[in-house]
Amino acid sequence: MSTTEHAPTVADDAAPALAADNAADIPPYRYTAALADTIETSWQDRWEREGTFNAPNPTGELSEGFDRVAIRSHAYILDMFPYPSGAGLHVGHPLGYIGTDVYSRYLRMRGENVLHTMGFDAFGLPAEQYAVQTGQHPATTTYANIEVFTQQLRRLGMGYDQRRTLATADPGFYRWTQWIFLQIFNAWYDTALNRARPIDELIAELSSGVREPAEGTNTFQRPWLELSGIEQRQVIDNHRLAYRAESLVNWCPGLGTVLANEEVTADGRSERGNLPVFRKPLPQWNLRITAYADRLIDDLEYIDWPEKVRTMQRNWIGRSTGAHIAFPCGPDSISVFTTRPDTIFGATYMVLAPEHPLVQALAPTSWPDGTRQSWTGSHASPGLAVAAYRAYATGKSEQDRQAEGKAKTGVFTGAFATNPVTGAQLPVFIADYVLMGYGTGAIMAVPGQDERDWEFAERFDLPIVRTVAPPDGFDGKAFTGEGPAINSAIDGLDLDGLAVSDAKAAIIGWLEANGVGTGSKTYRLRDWLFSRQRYWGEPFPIVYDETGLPIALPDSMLPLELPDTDDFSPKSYPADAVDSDPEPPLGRLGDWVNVELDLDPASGAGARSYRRETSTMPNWAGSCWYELRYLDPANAETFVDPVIERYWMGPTAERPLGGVELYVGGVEHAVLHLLYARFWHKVLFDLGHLSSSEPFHRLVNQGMLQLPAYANQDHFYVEASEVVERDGHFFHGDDEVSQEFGKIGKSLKNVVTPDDYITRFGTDTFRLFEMFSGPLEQSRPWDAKAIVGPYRLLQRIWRTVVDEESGAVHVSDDDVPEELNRLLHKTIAAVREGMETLRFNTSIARITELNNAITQAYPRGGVPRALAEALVLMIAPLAPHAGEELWSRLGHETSLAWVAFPVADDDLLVDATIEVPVQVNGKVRAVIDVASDSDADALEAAARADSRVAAALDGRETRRVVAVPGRLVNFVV
RNA sequence: GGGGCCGUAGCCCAACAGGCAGAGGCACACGGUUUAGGUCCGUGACAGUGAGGGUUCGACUCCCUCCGGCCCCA
Repeated sequence: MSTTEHAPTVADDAAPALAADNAADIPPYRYTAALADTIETSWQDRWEREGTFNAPNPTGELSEGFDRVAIRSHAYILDMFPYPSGAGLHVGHPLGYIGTDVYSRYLRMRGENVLHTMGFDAFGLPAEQYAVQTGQHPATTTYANIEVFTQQLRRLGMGYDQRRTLATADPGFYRWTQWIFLQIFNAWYDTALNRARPIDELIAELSSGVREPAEGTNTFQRPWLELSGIEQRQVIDNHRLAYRAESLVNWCPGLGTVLANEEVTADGRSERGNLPVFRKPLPQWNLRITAYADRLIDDLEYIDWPEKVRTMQRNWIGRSTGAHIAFPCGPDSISVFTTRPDTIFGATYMVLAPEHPLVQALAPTSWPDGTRQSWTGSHASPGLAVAAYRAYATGKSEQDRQAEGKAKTGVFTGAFATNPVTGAQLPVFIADYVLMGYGTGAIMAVPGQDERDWEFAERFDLPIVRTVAPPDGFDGKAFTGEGPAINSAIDGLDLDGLAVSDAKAAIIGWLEANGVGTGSKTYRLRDWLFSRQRYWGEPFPIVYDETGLPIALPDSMLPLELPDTDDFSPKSYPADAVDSDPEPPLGRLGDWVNVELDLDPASGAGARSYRRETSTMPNWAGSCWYELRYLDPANAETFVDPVIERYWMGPTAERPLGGVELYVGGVEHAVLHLLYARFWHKVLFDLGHLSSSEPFHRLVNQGMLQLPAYANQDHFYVEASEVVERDGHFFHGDDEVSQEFGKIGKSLKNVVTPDDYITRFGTDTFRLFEMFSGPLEQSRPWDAKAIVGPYRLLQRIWRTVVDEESGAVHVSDDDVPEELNRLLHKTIAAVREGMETLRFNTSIARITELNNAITQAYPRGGVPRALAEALVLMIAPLAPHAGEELWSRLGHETSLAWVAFPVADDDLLVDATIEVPVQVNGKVRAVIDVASDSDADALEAAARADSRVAAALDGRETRRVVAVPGRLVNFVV
């Protein structure tokens, strides 16, 4: 039978290993999965027992052993910590974790004090939903899952400082999450100093009269000093970085909670659960992240992140520079906001939203002479036309009004406004494509540079003036791209030739100087909606008194523990229940909500009645600062000792704003988590708690593993592990199915866990395989068949040190031969390079190459010890258990984790002679051996002396000779 | 629709700052070991870099257009 059955399953992938293990004649001391398992368990025990990866702090509880590392430089390597979901880890999770572990182990061997640990993002919707599904308390399931994850991570051989692990749901952790929230609550943003300051300083300045309340914060129309106590509290509350506001929020009845804008998809559904979301006005907590918009953009310049992620953050914040400009119109003035003030010379008409309050006042009683019929909507007077159009527009939704490609409608108001720059008279229209809710509800229409304005101008036969020169060959209509300004000059103002951004700056300067406009920046970013009507989150350390205004709990009352209850499910509604209201689970706990507290015993005022906040914080809260708590996890006095924070995260020449040396995680957190965490970090920096102003200096996004998934003819996915391959076709039972590669997950039914592979091949093989198949940052298909490659590599390295028949170490004390020594040092240099650039695949390739050379030179043992030991040390960060075991068998009593990584001898990296290709007209004609330090003249002479080259040149005149020392010679004839 | 990333042997991937397209692995073929299969050891074949154009003495690498895949935004 030529039919081969191939099932792409774990069991099948493991077949070679099982066969090897089961075969009667395999040598007794071969490196097999069974041996690997013994070694791995034993070393994991020993590392744990000896605290091998404990990173001493410079001070405090974890400072034991710091003397030993005080002279070392130090590095803080961080992973995005996982949600401990019920499903456990799949093979995609560990990619980044293994990468940081290898890098951390390498850095430690290179001579640094390395902090690398792991914790759990334990609060939030995923954990709660899992708990609700299983009917168990979220704490029960969460901590059970954490235990599973911990065991899986241990089995992966992670070199974590286990003293530093944490879970955001631990009261000892969220005590400080609550404390940080109160720091934010008790702070305001001083726009003059461009930093957050304690709220007490604001109160003092207001009371002493040196400061007025910020614009928009005092709604009482009376000076601060004349306000009542309650009114003053409200004004203060309006300044806070954490504030309550009744605003349009995203209410998701199906989830029973409100969501941040970031958690709502473009088509108005919840990112988690894909349920409908409705805009609804509700009082909610917000964090004033918009105060930091400029710094969150500007500081991106100083951190080492993928350009892609920085661009995503910039776009999310969406800063645009524009101007408010006043257009006189009779006795009134129409204020417009535009992001393109540079195009004002091209403004040929104006448009107000139909609902704009000025519309009625502007419209004259009769049409001006010469008004075109098409502008009037066939109405007898402007008043009638406006009224009719307003009635028409009212019946349409915002989306309909904004829809692209829709024929533009509108009507002339009969009024004219004056372009404040050119003095031109501009007809004023109303049209539904301008919305009252955006900007000022009025625009200056510039058809030359705006597509919608162009359509409207064509429809109503309005003039079009280009003020930005399109590129040659541009045959479109409106031109919205970059180009030099044209047609934009009057006496005292000449924009012509300027690029858009320069033209903007120039016109804003002119507008401000002439008192007709002001430059302003706008942002897409909105304040962060921070409360959730859920159970499984941090309670707000906030109570309300009889005024309904919020009061912070004193520090002595933290943590405010999440009350225990069986009734933790959110009250959710049918997904389309628009008129429902959120009902937080904590609100049902009357005894907890209504309390008698003495918030300030020192005052002697005694206890009073309060009502607690019943919302909880969103699941992002803990991940906004967990990297700081790892530094000083047990500190009961403060969230992190400043000395310790400065040591691990403080600014340096390489990291001007400080932050962790390396942060690895998925690109899906490019906007939300990374933006929120930066925001909290900056608040804490402003308030003087941190020396670093950015949390994560270098960011790397690990790639995504794509696993085979199989769909049947009806396009339903079938369980990948049940699919069988026959003659190049795939079958699920008797049905032929088609193979594709996709993101690991339940929906594709292609989840594969690391545990199966570890059982079949061992952890070290699994680690090597994950690191070997490609660069850390690259997404790639997971082709499990290839895992035997790394397995064989470890067997061969093992055999280099250990005799498979006797189990004895069979290295020699011989010197390393010249050739092999050169190869060794070239390998060391290349392996280091790969480690430092996180391209572990190249390091592994070079180690393999070296071991192949060793195997050939010493087929029956006797490898010089120096060579064997260097080999073991180089593989150790990647395959730490095998590395430790071989190191130990080579006679070393202590762990190699702190042993110096091999150093390349530069003198051995260059060979005495090198091969250099000789080209004639770009085609290789010969390869010559020359001294490696030959200069261009020597190269050319040597090339000409070669008979093949001479024949190829054949007396022809060389027009040019390109000789690059160390590279090549090229004759151009 | 806008922006970004990526296309190199059958497959995963290398190739410093433009300089001989190949480091490593999988799969395959052949030879050795073996009673045999497997294991193990060794040897080998396979691409001209998605397509087209440009710059250059020389392009996987830089520029332009197109095709295909993925991601982000709308």
